[in-house]
Amino acid sequence: MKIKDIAKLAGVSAATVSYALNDTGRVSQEVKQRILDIAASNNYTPNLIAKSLRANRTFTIGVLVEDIKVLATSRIINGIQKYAESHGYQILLSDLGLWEKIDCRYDEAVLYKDKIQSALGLFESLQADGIIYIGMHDRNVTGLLETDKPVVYTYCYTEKKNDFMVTYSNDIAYDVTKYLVDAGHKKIGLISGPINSTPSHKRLLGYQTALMESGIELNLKYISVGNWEYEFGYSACMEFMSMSVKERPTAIFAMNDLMAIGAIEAAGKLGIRVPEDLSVVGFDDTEIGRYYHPKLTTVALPLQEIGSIAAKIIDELSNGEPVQDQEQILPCSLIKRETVKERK
Amino acid sequence: MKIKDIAKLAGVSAATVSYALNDTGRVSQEVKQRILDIAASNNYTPNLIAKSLRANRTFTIGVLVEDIKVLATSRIINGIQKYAESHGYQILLSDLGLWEKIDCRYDEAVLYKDKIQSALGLFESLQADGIIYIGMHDRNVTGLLETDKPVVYTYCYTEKKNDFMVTYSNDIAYDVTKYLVDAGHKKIGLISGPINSTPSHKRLLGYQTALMESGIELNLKYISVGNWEYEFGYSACMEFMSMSVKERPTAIFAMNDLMAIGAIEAAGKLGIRVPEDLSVVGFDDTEIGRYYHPKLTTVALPLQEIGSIAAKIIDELSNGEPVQDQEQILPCSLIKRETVKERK
DNA sequence: CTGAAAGCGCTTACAG
DNA sequence: CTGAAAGCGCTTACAG
Repeated sequence: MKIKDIAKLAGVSAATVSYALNDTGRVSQEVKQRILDIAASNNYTPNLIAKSLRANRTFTIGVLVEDIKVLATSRIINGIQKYAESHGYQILLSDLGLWEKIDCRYDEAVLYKDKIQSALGLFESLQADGIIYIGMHDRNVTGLLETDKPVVYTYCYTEKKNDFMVTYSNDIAYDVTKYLVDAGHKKIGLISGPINSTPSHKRLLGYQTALMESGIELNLKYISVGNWEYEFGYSACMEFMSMSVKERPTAIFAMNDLMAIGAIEAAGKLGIRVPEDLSVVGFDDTEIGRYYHPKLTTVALPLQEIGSIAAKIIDELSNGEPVQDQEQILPCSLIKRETVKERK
Repeated sequence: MKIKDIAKLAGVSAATVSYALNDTGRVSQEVKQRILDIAASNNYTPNLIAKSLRANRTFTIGVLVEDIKVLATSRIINGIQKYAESHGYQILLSDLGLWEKIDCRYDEAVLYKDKIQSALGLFESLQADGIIYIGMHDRNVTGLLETDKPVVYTYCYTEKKNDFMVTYSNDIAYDVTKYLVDAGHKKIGLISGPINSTPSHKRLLGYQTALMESGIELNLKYISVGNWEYEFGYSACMEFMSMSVKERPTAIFAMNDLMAIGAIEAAGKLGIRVPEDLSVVGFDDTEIGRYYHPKLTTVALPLQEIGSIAAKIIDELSNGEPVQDQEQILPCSLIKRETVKERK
């Protein structure tokens, strides 16, 4: 069933059918209704490929993800889908599967530039209206994608100021620390990610600022720099707890849920109760923390919004509309659950 | 840069350029090389939309997922990507986001049939070569998709025998039970999913068969029928452990990792050690189990293979090749970690 | 209000 | 070995 067939059945020209179907042009109500009826009863599906070729516009967004198995990625895609669905876009997906390949050695990602370029080439060939790149939070992707199409980077960092980028704010680290201080804690252990990681760095800054503003002196013994892994959280906590009771932290802020849970496990091993004797806050709002016992107090990232906004930017760019901000940084939120006890 | 431009630069016709680029037809080596060079140095990207229109073939697979946030979904997509990448296909993705919407009340999924049909319509308009549907394991999707395109259902059930379907086998439940018996256990608690769920039912059968073959009498007190949730695993284990020491299970097989961990937590609360006093096996091989302490012994599903095979079926169907099996059921594997202790 | 015609970028018999 | 031409299914000035 194509436009020509409908035209024949309706006794009009193909052009008129096109006008009626797209509600463009001026077709008499009567003829239009007749055409619509015929199309519906034959359940005509327009050939979007033909339409795209002619219109030089595909209403397609190429989504290039570093690894779809990372939960944050799924949530961002979900956000893109939400926007796409309600604005007539379709998602083209390509998964680089970098997770196992680079195994957190982000510097080795250069090795995969070829693979990225070829995925990008496919999107270009398919005439995608724009590209959304979904990274891993810890990743600097400056200059990674070479293309004339509009691209917006999400959940990663870029230093090129004319790239579009939407990500989350690490300022929440300040709020978390404040929250802990307000809950009566003065000795707050920080279990950090790698020191050369941008998010770690920013969160550390937030931690320091909050302490300073609260008149609490920074104690380097309370800062443990690790690698995002469960085991590190465990050993970091063990080390904190090896201090004298008077000296050791009464609260721990870990930069991801995995390390937070490692820390709680370590405390458990030592007979230190959470939250009665030790408060713990994680980061990421993962499933693990949600089902853990006690339920983990943590930080939720605005993942779905990141996806929706990225899609919106592509949409606006494709329509030649001005995009308000080159760089959008969305706030995180603190999810208060069971691992923080307020004290005086 | 289009074919015509290359033709002009090379001083040949568009047809010849097409022949050279596609390595079809008989073009002299010399001319071909010249054309290829020109294309490369101007980095020509073919317009796949135009090609698709002409060839009536898009090399595109529509992937319709019930919820992309379910980890199994990501892994299946990863498998599809692997196949797609190496066979020149591109993935079109549509996420229904059913997870929050139906919240395990699978019968309500009918309400979303409209949404499914409209996503499907988009795939048809985009001329996808075929559709892969990724369900949730517990779901009967018989007659869900109405389309002329080839569709293969994965990770869900369908009763229509002429639908394509690739999923995993629940026979592993038999092996798990055997494994526990061989480890010296005679009293094996089963924490099941909902009784009306197909996977639950099949796994229960495997459990019973293994017991029978081992000459162990089935004891209904050792079977607890639940709902896949953490809390249920917890309370089921509490109930098991409320039996006398002589009578209570020495091993528990839970039908997912979440309930397994709930059970372990309950045991911990009672001072019962895992695996010393109680062995536990989960199902799904999720992150949670991998990072738990002790590391959870569990069942891994062949998710990536499911994706690859589904893509392969679409490919074969599109090429008019015969597909060997209408229905493919792939085996799971037991991942032995730290929560089972062998005893005599 | 409606139609004839050109064209989007490619491929593919057909003829030479 | 190479080219002229038709056509994939649609849209869109242009003319009437």
